[in-house]
Amino acid sequence: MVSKTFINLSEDKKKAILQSAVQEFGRLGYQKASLNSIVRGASISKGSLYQYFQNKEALFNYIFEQFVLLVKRGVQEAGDTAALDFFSQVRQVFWAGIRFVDYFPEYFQVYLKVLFEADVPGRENLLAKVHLFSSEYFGPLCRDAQARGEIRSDIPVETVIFMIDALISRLLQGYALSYLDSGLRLGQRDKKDISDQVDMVLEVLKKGLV
Amino acid sequence: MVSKTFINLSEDKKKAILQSAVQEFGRLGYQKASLNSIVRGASISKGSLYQYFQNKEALFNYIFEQFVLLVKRGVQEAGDTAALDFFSQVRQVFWAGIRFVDYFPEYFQVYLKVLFEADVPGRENLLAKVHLFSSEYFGPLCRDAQARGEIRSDIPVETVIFMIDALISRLLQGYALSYLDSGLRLGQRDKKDISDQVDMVLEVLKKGLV
DNA sequence: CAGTATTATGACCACCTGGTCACATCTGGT
DNA sequence: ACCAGATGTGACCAGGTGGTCATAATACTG
Repeated sequence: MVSKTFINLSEDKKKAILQSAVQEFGRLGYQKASLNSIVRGASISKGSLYQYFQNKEALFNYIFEQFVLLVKRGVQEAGDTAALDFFSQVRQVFWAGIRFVDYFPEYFQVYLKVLFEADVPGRENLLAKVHLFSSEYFGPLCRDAQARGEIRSDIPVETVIFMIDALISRLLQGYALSYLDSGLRLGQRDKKDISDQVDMVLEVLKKGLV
Repeated sequence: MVSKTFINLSEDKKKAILQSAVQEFGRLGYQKASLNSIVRGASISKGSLYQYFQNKEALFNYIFEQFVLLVKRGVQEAGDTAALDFFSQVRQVFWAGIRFVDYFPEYFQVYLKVLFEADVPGRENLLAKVHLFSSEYFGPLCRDAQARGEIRSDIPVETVIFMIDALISRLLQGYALSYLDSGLRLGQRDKKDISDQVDMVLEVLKKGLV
């Protein structure tokens, strides 16, 4: 998938290539992204790129893997959550998401493009990696919370996860893309305001779920 | 924007052109959609297409206008809502959305593509037309509901609309695209099951907002 | 029917793509 | 210094794009 030659490259060179590729895929999505642009941005020859990755798809898959790893790391670095109640854990994941959008905006754009773009090879599998992680993460939390009586048990876990997913996704999308924030102006506010806004959303959700 | 020649065309011919264009834009998005494909699908010459529309952008704008009109009509045809409580009105809009996805799946795909595609000319304005309609529709409903004490007033209208928007959008997307339904399997269930699921989501939201 | 207006055609253009491959350059070991 | 392996290059290829325009065909009116 990724060649030995790429592994052997200097870290600077690897970084330059990945950065150029993430920018292009993040801006234009898979199909429209141009390898000619990527090699120009990375200051390498096109033949070299084909030595590092078998083809466009292989490069894209590598980028997406990096994305998934970064997401997982971001959530893990959010800290030990065992002592928190369910909604605080949800909140912490949201903030991990905001940090991700701040540090890796282009990787986030790659992900958004994959959501609805036709003809991304293996798209559903790619997204399943993110969404599986999401449900593997929230599933047990949700079940534990129901077992502890923290949230009601008459709403199925899948529905709870769906709602959390929908709200957090939209909050992150609204933070990254102002036209998706339904007037909340998330991307233009300081972190305190965002925090208040998220607390409000979670409070409504909590009140509905207790 | 759209020529007299196009207006003068037979309804069958107009329909064939629009259908071919919606399919192509809905599948590939603006940038990747090919006019060569569209004219092939519509059995017209490429020169003719340029007589009907100034360029690709003009054709796309016309398609998107049709989309917005169809959305508005769908919501209006949902029926007189004045006698319903707020959450029943929300529910009715959701079902208008489901009917839209059923009757016009490709127009819905066009919209989804525009959400995150770079370099769609006037993208934010296009989306603003949909989202403005949404907030113009829900805004007064929400304010009325707050005035009637049906929902709490300490949560700003924008936040309520945001949550409704996030949940309904995700439900519709999950209905249209199974990988987005967080395990609810909306697209594979009968309307009764979907109705139950939506009622559950709305009940949680209602409980959180009363 | 002739003239005019309207509609339709498709070859062509400059530009772009992902992928190929003959050739070139660099590095490390003997 | 020589050789093998590793790395790098960019012109080329077939295929595709949006847009143009000289020409052709059709429809309408007097």
